Amino acid sequence: MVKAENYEILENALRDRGVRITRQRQAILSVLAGAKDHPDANELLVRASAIDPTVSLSTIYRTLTVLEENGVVQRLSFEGVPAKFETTDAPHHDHIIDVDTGDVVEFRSDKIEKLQAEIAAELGYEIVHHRLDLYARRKQ
Amino acid sequence: MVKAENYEILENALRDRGVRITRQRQAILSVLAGAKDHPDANELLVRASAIDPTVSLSTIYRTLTVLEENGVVQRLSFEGVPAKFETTDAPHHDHIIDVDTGDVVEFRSDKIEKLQAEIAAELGYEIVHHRLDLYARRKQ
DNA sequence: AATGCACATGAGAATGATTTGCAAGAAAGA
DNA sequence: TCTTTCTTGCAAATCATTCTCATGTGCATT
Repeated sequence: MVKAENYEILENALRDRGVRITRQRQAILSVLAGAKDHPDANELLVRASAIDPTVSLSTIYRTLTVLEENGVVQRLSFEGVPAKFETTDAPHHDHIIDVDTGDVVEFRSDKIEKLQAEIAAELGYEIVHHRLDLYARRKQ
Repeated sequence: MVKAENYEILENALRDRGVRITRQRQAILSVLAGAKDHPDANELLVRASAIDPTVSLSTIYRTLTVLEENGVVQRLSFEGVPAKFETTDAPHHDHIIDVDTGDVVEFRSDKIEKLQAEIAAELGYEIVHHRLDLYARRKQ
């Protein structure tokens, strides 16, 4: 199993938090750590099965919940499609979803982040987290 | 049936677009026109049934799709909960969701809208629609 | 006001993503 | 190694939403 550089960091973070590291969780975590895209549960099943054929879809879902609760993974719930997942080791960013292909592009804007905080503050709120999704179409 | 002031406007907009106005659609539309909150499909069934007991959940969903396609209603797909709906007679706005109470507050920022368009354009995209949700907590 | 027909409806079955119950299996600290 | 507690696979259950199909109904046209 070829593990991405950040795999060890993630696994140790989980161990420190008392999360049991099973064969199945290793397979799933290593797929996530190495993924350059945003796989959904089914895609994760396919990729993780290649490493450990015993992983089932239930375990994919249960593991994703555990990883999310422990801050290692983020769930991306876009409209009308199964949830996609990514590790949280990359800096914060938002997403553009290509409405024709379903492709997801990441971007980041400090200006927007700042404006959001200002607006929330004006209304007496403090942002816990946010989601900014741009559903867009390739030009011309 | 007590209709909100904007009901007529919405119904006429639909007629102009060749959409048939049925008893059930009148009931649903009048509920939406009068709603000050963001009801989901089940809540709409309850409220519309009080006006016309023949409306079914299938028709609620079908009608919402038609209303959305005709630009009269907007679907709000928040995470982990059934979709909520609102009429689009109010100008465009985004939402702050109070993570403690579930309350939804509306806000609008032209600056953010503009930045979004700029970012998308830079990456070669044209925004079809977007979703900006601030999950926040009341200060102190 | 009557007619025709394309479109809308209700009831319930189907779908698709996600979750859960349960019996068997496996981490990991002692 | 032993024991406790958590995980797993499988299949069945859920939940929001969509679809099928036989029947009903807007509404443009007589």
